[in-house]
This record gives sequence, C-alpha cells and structure tokens, in this order.
Amino acid sequence: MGKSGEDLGVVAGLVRASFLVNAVYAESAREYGLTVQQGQLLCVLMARPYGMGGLGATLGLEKSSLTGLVDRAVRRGLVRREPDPDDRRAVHVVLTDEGRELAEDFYAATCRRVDELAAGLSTPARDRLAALLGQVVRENEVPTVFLDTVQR
Amino acid sequence: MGKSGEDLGVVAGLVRASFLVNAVYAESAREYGLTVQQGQLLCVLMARPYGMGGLGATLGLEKSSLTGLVDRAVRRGLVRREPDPDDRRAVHVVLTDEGRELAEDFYAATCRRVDELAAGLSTPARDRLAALLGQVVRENEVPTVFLDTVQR
DNA sequence: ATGCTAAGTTCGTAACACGAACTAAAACTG
DNA sequence: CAGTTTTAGTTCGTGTTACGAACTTAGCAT
Repeated sequence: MGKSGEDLGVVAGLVRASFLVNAVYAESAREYGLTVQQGQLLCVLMARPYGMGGLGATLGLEKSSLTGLVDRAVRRGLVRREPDPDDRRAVHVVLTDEGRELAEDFYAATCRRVDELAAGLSTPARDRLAALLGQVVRENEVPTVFLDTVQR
Repeated sequence: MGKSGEDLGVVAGLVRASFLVNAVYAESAREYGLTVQQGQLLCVLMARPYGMGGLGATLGLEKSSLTGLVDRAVRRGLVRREPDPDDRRAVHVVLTDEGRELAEDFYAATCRRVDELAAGLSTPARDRLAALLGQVVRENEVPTVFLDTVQR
C-alpha cells in the first residue's frame, strides 16, 4: 500500500470516481434536456426493447417507479409501449426514431465526456484501468446500463 | 484524446462501475434509513462543518436545493445549523452526535460493501486500480465527498 | 450613505421513488 | 374444466430531490 498521503484506497477511489462519472452523466443529460433517469432509460433501450419488469431489473427500480418514468418518456415522444403478441399483460418499451436519435447523441456525448475524465492517463494506463474495471464489472454482474461498443 | 478502440473500454468500465457503486451506496443508505443524498451529506460533514454554499459546491447542488436537504436532516436530528460568528448571514452545518454516529456507521457499511465489489481482485491488482482511480480523481478535482480512511 | 455583492431562504413546479392496493391475463392444480 | 395462484403493469398517496426566480439580510465597496 502506498503511504504517500495522496494515495487513495480502492474504496475511496471507486466512490469518488463514481461521483465524478455521475456528475458528468448528469451534465450530459442536462445538455440534451434529459434527466439522468431518462438518459439511463434511453441508454438501456439502445440495446434492445425491454418489458417493464426487465427495465426494473436492469435499472434497479420498482415497477411502480417505472410506469411514471416511461409515461414521461412517452409523453416526450422518446419511447413507445408496444403490446407483447405472446402475452397480453406484457408490454415492450421501444425507442421511437426520435428517441433513438437522441439516445445516440446523448450516448456519444456522455462517452466523450467520460473519456475526458481519463484524459490524463497514458494509453497503457487506460488499458490497465479498463481491464481492472472490466473485471470488477464482470464479477459483479452489472446489467447493460451502458453499451460497451456502438455499432458503427 | 479519442483513439477509438480501447477508450470505449475505459468509458464503459467507468460508467458501469459507477452504476455498481451507486447501487451499493443506495443499498447501504437504505439499510440505515437514509436517502442517498442524506448519506452523501453526512459523509461530507464527517470531514468538517460546511456552510450552505460550501455544501452546494461540494455536492454539486444549487443552494436552493440544499435548504430542503439540510432542513430534512435537521428534522431527523442528524445535523444542526450553527450561526457563523464572523458573518451573520452565514451558517455552519454541523453533525449532531446522533448524526456523527449514524454517519460513521453508514460510512463503514458503505466501505465494506464497496470493498466487496473489488473482492475478486488480487492485492496487487487492487493497488493498481487504486492508483489509477486516484490519478483520475486527482486530475479532475473531485471534492471530498467520501473520506479515504477514517481518522488515520 | 449608496450601491453592489454574497449567503440563505421561500415558493412554485416537475421529476423521482417507494409501497400498497388494484386489474387483467397467464399459469398451475386438482 | 373450474378454481387458485402468479405475474405484468397501473394507480394512488406520500415523501424526497432539484431547479430557477424572487426575496431578505448582511457584508463590502466606494
């Protein structure tokens, strides 16, 4: 362990880095007229449509919280509720064209901003950081709240 | 800046790890009957008292948002507003005894939980991760939203 | 004094999050 | 098949969070 006093432990490093990412995410959302939660919703739906239950599991929210979140996103024309042909109780939440466009712009802007947080790291340092975070993420089964790669 | 390839890894790693930390933080807060924001408030005040303005700068909130947050914390007996002897407009927000105790318990529980996120890393890997995150945090001037170690 | 700035509060509005209670459809059971 | 239980979502009521605009009071310049 480093004892130089400037050194942060893993725990404080993770928490503060997380604070940093949250701030950047919020700033990015604000830039696109979104709340953080709406931004997350769009990012999740970029991968594929989800049912309300799946969204809850992915975002870590109760289903009652989702109704309103999706309602507001529908009202803004960002998503659509489609009936599930195989289950008349269920619903697929899908991005509209407008929603997809906004999602992609927001996603790109957020990537750019988060990337800048690591701007001071050398390329090998970035690779090491990516590998280490990748391991943490993998071992803790994080849902796909943010895509790893964009199709381009 | 954007050498498109590896940095997506860093970006997605940071965002997802951040999601993980948020979830753990929220879970911890809930365990102690706190909201995330109240938990953050307590953690910030563990270091020292702050004025409303300082709290806003540290937490990234508008001052008008803080009045309510502090009000509710006061109502719960966690913090106290003390007059600043040198400036009669200003206020020091200070932890009460009850607030400090809760803050320390919450802080410890959160540390434990966040630490478990990195449980799968070897000791040298943890050190590398800590060093890398420390660099990111240092270069982006994160306010002290979470102490590194309790009194050391 | 006069004006300007800084520290906080108040107010109105919107979003968020939860649990409890509910409806409707699916799945299971006898 | 009828009857029960589970599952998917919504509705409702409550409390929290967050913001900007307008405001009060106190310090700071002239």
